[in-house]
Amino acid sequence: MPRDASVTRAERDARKRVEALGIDVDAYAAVSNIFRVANAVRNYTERNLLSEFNLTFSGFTVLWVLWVWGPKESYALAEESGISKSTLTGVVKTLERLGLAARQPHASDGRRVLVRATRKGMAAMRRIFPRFNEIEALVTRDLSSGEKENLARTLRIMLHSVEG
Amino acid sequence: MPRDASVTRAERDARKRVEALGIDVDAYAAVSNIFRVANAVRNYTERNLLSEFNLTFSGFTVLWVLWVWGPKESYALAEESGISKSTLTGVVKTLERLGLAARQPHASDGRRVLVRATRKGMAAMRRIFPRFNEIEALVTRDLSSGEKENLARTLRIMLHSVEG
DNA sequence: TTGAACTCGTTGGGTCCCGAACGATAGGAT
DNA sequence: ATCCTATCGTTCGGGACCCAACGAGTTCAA
Repeated sequence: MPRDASVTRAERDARKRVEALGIDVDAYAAVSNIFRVANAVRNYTERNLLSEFNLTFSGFTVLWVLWVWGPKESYALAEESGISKSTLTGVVKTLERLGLAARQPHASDGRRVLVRATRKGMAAMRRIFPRFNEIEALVTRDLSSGEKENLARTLRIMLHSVEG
Repeated sequence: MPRDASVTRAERDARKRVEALGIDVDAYAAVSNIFRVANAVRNYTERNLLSEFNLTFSGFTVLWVLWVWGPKESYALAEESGISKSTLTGVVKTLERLGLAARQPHASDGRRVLVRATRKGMAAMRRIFPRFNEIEALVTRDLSSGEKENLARTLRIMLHSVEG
């Protein structure tokens, strides 16, 4: 299967429209394609994998963090999952309803809450993650190993620029 | 300013946790960083630009499509904006309330609706887009021109793999 | 020409998402 | 002991988001 990296029709039209404005077209092309790919992969994963477990992508992300890092306090869990703490409250509520996560009060500080994955949650992640990685492999199947590494490296540089 | 492409702590921890499972780590690193960057740029843009116009990122995206392509039918507009048609109904409703977009019935087919940007919507985009492009330039400021082109090309290949 | 099959956009139900405001707790200062 | 302030997690209000189901409109064959 030949690799297709042709510029999409949408990109061509957009360029024509904005070229008159003195726009940085390279930056536009790079960033807009990041959004496109992120959306596509998210939707694909929700439809073809997470729906089997009644999980949304956010629920999956939070549970994944708990699986990798072990029990975490709410603020840190939200931070690591890339969502606000108010959103986290709802997501954890959903995970609790599914029996995949549980809340426990902090030993000494009455304000804090520790969130952990349940045994069932851990078992679910052990089944889900390899299949999620299959999707990651699928969407990068036409990239060489060097291209994948380059991509990750480039994105880390961008992350540093926007979060700094 | 030196470029920082170091692997984050989160990535290191995640690798340790999943390496035993025979995972494709390159694919994981590439895809997970796409999500990270997309989230970061989206949030940054909403906070530092779109909030001035009472626009969400979705509203901005839809209005942008209308600005570039001209009036479009709902289904095509949703497709191009990367959201479902039911979501589009709500987003367009919000844009109408802001006076930035308008609906008009199709000339011959009573089922269809044509959505267009209003004069005010067009004017808003002329002000917003250059500033959005500044953000795109900001987040790619530490990449060379060749790296930006490579990034876009690589992402187009991925898009083809996941959408094919 | 009437009715079945299809195609649009919308609605309904549930979750996610954020910022702002809130209540409870903690911890230091007086 | 009692403030004062800071820090937690939650709630609230409004919007975004999806899927499934719906209703209005179109098309075409019997």
